[in-house]
Amino acid sequence: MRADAQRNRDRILSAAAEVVAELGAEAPMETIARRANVGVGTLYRRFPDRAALLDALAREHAECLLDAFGQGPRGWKTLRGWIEWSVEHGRGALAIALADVPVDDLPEFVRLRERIAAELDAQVAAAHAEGGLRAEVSADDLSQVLKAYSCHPMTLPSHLLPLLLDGMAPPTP
Amino acid sequence: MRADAQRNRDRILSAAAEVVAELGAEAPMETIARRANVGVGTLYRRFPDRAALLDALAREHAECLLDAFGQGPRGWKTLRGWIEWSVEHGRGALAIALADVPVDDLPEFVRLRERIAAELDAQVAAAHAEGGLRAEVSADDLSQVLKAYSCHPMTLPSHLLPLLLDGMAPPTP
DNA sequence: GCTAAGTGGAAGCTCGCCCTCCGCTTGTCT
DNA sequence: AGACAAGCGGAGGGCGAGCTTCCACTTAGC
Repeated sequence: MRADAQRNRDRILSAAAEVVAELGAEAPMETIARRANVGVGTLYRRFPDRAALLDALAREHAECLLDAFGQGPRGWKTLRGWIEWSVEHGRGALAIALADVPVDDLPEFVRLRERIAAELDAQVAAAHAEGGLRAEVSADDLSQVLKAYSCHPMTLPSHLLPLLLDGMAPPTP
Repeated sequence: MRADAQRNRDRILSAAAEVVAELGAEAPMETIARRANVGVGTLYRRFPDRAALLDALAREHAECLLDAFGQGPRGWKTLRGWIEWSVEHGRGALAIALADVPVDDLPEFVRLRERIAAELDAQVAAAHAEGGLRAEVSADDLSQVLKAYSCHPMTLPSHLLPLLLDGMAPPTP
């Protein structure tokens, strides 16, 4: 692969991560191309369609997203930290992982989803067990919160997230 | 106005309220028409464009939305009650009041927006003063929460709203 | 220098939605 | 009952946003 091609490929991937973080997983391809200072043609030669681009992004970001859980004990504290970190730093990757995009033949994508779902389940179970998280909050709810913040970032002010998370702790009457 | 025309007009308005509550203020006109068991033609004869329809809805629902504040004292308790009530029962009207729709020549619409904004400001000020609401939560934030729940109802599970509101009360360490 | 790889962006296409139009139906009045 | 204005439905033309292709031009690499 020629050096300039490689450079453009990288530029496209990071532009895509940015744009997806801002606009959600259905951001126009043209916006991504322009952000990368590249014509749409270039984008399409490198990634035959949106799904391929998202898959490449998943491959790129999966590790750092999952590493962010750290090695600490499972529980509400860790989980909460991860949620806040992800919304702050991992929006692009999350948007990809959680977007409503049909995905069956995109292996990396499927894997990322499964791993996130599994880890989320485990953390929620631990949080419930230790009593750090209200019983009425499910892993599904959290995944929807993550999705709302990452796929539709304009809909809720991000400084309200900590308050929502506060509200998820058991009431202290 | 002929009797059947009147009937259809009413059907359209309530279908619109439903659909807007479900899909947001940009719901396709055709969806509204179908829900009302009416052709698009009928819809358009009665309301020359989407703006006119929304304006009529605003006229229809403004009072009940504002009445829901009740006569009680201003403060967090009242405000919170209103927010929950509105999201539960007033989504259609709210979606209209808060949607990002240019609106300058739709008097009823403008009036509704202003009255809601004013009441919200007053309630938030009172809530801050009595110490029922964290200082970092502004009237704008609340209006954005209302908008998220009413204009994009699919993005957040509605049973999380009470938790978010819990989190808005001052922390009790 | 030569050439194959790479590039940008105009152009064509699809799709979803907006709104108009007109032949048919129906309420209303005599 | 009959006439006729009012009302109706939904096919269809138009439009804009976004996807994808294509090809004349540029450039890295030998």
